[in-house]
Amino acid sequence: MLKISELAAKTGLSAHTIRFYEKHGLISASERSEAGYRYYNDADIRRAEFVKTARNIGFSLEDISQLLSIRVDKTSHSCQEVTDITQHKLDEVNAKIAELESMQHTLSILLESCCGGPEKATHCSIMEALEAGDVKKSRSAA
Amino acid sequence: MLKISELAAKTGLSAHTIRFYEKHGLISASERSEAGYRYYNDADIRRAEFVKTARNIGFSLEDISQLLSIRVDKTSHSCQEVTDITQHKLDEVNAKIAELESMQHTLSILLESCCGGPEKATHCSIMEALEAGDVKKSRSAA
DNA sequence: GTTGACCTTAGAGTAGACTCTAAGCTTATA
DNA sequence: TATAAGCTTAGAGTCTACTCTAAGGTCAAC
Repeated sequence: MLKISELAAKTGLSAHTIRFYEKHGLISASERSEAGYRYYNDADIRRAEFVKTARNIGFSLEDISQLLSIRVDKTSHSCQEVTDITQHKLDEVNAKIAELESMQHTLSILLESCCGGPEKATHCSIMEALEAGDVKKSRSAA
Repeated sequence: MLKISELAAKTGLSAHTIRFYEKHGLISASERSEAGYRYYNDADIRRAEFVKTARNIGFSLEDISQLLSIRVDKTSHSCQEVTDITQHKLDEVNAKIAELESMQHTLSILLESCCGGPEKATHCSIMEALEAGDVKKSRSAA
């Protein structure tokens, strides 16, 4: 049985974050001492590590919440439910990458166009491009 | 001279956003009617479009603020200052892309490993991988 | 002269994931 | 026994970039 700071040390999550996750239903301590201290057993620890792993991959707390409900009763859920969550996340990631690559492209072109030297910015080609507005739109509404 | 909704129509920013930008010092109306209505002249409009362009590229409002101070007095600033901001943004974008590509990679591997079918999730390989924690860390602290 | 569209302000709300604070117990160590 | 480290809670603050609301003034058209 670990205390919160020990679980923190073990998982690399902060004690604050563990309490935050508890408030949001992701993690809980199956026991409390008389003084109210949280005590985590092996199952709790595995759950916390599951959360940590999923978070590190990039899943949102909402996604993790869904994955956890599958986890506690795997026989009531299908592989498809799991792949749906994963695919959805991958779609999001791909969309974000595309957006960032567009920014990357624009920024690279701007950088190539400018001398970058100690010259006064009076005729800076980056500034000129921004003035002219002749740059692609990289950002989506998100 | 345009009223705020006209500037909104012209730039594609909402009137709300224009007021928000004003509050943060990015845009202002050089004139006000007696009733307090904002009126934008050509210089104001060009500034608003500059902001819009920079935002679309992906610059933060803080970045844009710096670019604007260079813009109003180009002789006091060098090309290097402009490329520094741009390069810094590009570095950020590249870092974010790397992080997302790592997530993309992990998610793709997870998806490949799972049948994704109507089978019960009891032996779902995605769940197993999350349990085992044997996935790369994709997320940085940011 | 009234309707309706448009403008004003300060300030609150949204999203996501923490992060910290204050005030006060509890526990371990010297 | 005193001190420090660690725990508890509710709740506020952080960050970015908006987005919206309420309550009210203004303006053009019919």
